[in-house]
Amino acid sequence: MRLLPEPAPESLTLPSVLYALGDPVRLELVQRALASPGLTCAVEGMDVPKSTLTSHWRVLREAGVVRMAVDGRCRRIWLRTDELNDRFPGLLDSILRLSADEPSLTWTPN
Amino acid sequence: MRLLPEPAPESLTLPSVLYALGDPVRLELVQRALASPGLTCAVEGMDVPKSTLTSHWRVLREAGVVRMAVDGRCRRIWLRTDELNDRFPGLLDSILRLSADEPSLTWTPN
DNA sequence: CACCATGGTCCGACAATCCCGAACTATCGC
DNA sequence: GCGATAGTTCGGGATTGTCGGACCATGGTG
Repeated sequence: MRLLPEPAPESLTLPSVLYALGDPVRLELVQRALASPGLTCAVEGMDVPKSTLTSHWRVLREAGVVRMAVDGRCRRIWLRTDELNDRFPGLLDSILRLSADEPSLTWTPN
Repeated sequence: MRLLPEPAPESLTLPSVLYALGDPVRLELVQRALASPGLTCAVEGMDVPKSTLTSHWRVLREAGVVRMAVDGRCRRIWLRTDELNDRFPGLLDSILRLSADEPSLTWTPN
């Protein structure tokens, strides 16, 4: 289960994390990662092409929001909850709690 | 003191707010708006051209983060703290508290 | 092993967006 | 009116985002 490269906790920055979460598709992905730890890249019920998903997950990984590991031909994905809570206490909680009752995908980025 | 157009509180969306805050320059602007309610567009000590500032403030306004009003030849700017707290309880607080001790402008957007 | 199916990534092209200088507008003070 | 000040608008070059299709790696099957 080789880990894909990810930023160290102390090198996470607030703007990059907010930027990563500031997209309806990625916010939805994060929701799913929260609901199903260890989930795989492909998600159901989202009309988003594969290659677009890849780049969204990459943004989340490079911002330090999720961790990805190669597992066979899949990538397993987890929220980096502990590191995020440690670095930005309260942030993830408040965002996830709020986005939980948001109707997702209602805001199209420009 | 004519108000510039701004979204109604109930039409604010989480991704658009996070997107607006997910840029180091805008996060810094929000910090300043918090520190100096009613401040004007031009900010000191930031090496950002006027026209770029205009568009950053507009992003913040259109996301519902700040309110702007025409006051003579200036625009006065306030954080929409109450509306944001009402719509997204805890969010603004945690972001502002965290960004307060962040070294700003260290993250360049991609 | 050969072969195929599957889960993702990479690449390239087009579209959308961002940045910022220069020109412009509106307002204030004299 | 005139000049100065505070911002906006416009346009173009650079950057970024989207996504189809080709590609790669792995696992399963015969």
